Amino acid sequence: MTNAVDKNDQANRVTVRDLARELGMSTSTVSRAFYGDSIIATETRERVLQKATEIGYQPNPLARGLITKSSRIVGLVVSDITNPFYPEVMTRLTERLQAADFNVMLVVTNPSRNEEESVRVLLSYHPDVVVMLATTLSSEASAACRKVGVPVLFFNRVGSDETSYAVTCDNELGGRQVAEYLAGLGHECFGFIAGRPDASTNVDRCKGFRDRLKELGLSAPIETNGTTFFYEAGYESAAALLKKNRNITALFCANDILAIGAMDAAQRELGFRIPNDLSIMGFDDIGMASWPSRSLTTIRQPLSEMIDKTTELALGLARKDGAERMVVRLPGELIERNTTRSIK
Amino acid sequence: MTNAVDKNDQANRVTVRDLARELGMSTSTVSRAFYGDSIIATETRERVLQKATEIGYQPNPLARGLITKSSRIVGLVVSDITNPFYPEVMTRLTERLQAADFNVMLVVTNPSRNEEESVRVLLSYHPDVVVMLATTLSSEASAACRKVGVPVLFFNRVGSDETSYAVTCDNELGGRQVAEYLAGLGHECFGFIAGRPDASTNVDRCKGFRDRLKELGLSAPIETNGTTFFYEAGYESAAALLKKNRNITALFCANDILAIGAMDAAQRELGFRIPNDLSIMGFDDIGMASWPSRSLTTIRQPLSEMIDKTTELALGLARKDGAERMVVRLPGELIERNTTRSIK
DNA sequence: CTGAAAGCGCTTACAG
DNA sequence: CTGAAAGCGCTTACAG
Repeated sequence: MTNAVDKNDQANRVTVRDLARELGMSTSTVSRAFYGDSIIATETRERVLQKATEIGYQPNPLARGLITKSSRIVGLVVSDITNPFYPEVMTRLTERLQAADFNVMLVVTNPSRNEEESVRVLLSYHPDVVVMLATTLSSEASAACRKVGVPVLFFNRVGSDETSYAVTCDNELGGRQVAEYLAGLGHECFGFIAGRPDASTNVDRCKGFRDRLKELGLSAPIETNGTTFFYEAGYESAAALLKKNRNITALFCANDILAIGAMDAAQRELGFRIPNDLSIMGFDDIGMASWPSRSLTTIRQPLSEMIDKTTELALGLARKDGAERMVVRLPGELIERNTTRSIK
Repeated sequence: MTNAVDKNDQANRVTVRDLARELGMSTSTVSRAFYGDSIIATETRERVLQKATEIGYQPNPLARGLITKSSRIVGLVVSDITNPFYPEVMTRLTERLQAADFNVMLVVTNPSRNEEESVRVLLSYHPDVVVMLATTLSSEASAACRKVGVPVLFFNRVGSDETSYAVTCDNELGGRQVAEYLAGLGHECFGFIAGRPDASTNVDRCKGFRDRLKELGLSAPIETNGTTFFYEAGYESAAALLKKNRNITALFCANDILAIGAMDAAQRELGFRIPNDLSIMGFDDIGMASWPSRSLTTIRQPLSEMIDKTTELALGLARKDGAERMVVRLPGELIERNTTRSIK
């Protein structure tokens, strides 16, 4: 007999009505107990909350969202997952958002598939805000969000449009830091291994590097064209570049994965010892960069601060705090390890 | 004037009512057009669907879910994200689910934090099914799901309870394959680097390895205790194990990341050349395993088949196809690379 | 401070 | 095959 009920648990979730009945109150009052700022007697609220946990009541956010127009969902749009930097960002950000009682709806886009389609279904859930973790995402996706009034927050990429928010490492400054450092070690002939050419991270890091070298009166880096941010791309680009330009003594790669690919290429394809025959630097400071077998000199992205800021901004946007469009650029830190050396 | 409307887009999303009015139909009819199996004139359906795309109408899944008790949300619970195997599973699975018009709600649990809390808020969205990607998750989380009638599907882990589903690589068989292969190469003294001792992947891989060695009349592997599946754990366990047991010639590690840590330890802490002084094997076949600098012999998990099966099962469970509890175990494949060699 | 009523955007018996 | 009505689980003016 009790079984009949148990079997149907799904259907029999406890609702406001149940809770109200138990307490002999109206559903209005019960509902109010769950909003910190609503007018209700303290004692009443306590009774409600207490009974709620007792019988396992939890407001249904779907029903709630229908009225309040706030789903407490944040959409997370992700693409380049082969870079270990992103899974880490994803999980840390998700944890923070969860702690603030938001839930993350994950969308994986794929250049080969229809991005807009994915975003369209995300939007049907009316997320309060969407954060884009995808360096390479077309701006149509963010246009679609804006069209239905959902604010967009870019992580590690500056949106091209005028109405979105971004938090990013100061990539251009990072490029400059690299130039400064390598020049300080006495290098004079530089290479740059590019990632995706249309990614703002790639463009900005390269620009800072190039600009600072110029300011220092050094010759411009020899640059590869760049295709992706994958290990394989780093390996192949570096092999080709180094074979053609034997005089390069310092290689800056658009990110750590590329740099690790480049390390392997330099060692295996050209027989270089690192850092004796070649200095290599990356960008990100992913976990692997500090493994003893890599020990990669790199620019560390200020991940914690970036996550903090993103969480803060996302929550603000969800609350519709009408902040102005803003771009937060946080400086990175040069981490010196064992893939670079002075040649003075 | 039009501006006033534009500014409020969020509030003015187009609803069934709008669409019905445009078409001069009832909302009932309009609604029916969106369900393939409902009784409606073909021509009517076409008119509705066409007009819908025209004015940009999309049924609100939140409102829909309130009635149908089906949110088209699948919860994805994730914990060990330092293993590159998981991000890949996550994204591929998410893509497949999206293609089937489901959306993924991501929950990141953390042993140090309250798992149940995270799952509780996930459940408040009434997911149709939750898949657990977390090898290490306590079974309380899945109990919480079952309590509210939400089916649970384990990926790469066999749930301990009687009412859940699982798809996993045949880990025990994998362990046996490793034993068979290493024995065939003439090895006689083995080590095993354990991961999280309570993870079923760890336990099963070790058991298969141990059992098969015994069957072959070889001595039992010398095992480490195991703590986590992190690189650092592999490095330290291997360093300690190899220093104490100089006669070990073949090392099986519970997964690839551990194996890569072990490789680094063997080379740096003991000056071993691999595979000359030591054969090393992992499990998973993550991307990094095929990098030239690693070229790790390993057991490849049948990822595509696992994802296929998981998608299929998840969709079935969401549809409440009353399948029996089932555990799908797919065999892995031994990938021979350059970290193992014959010592005959 | 509390309750009765209306309504969020949808779907689904129930009539016709 | 289509429409009017009720209702999913909640919140929020509006009275009191």
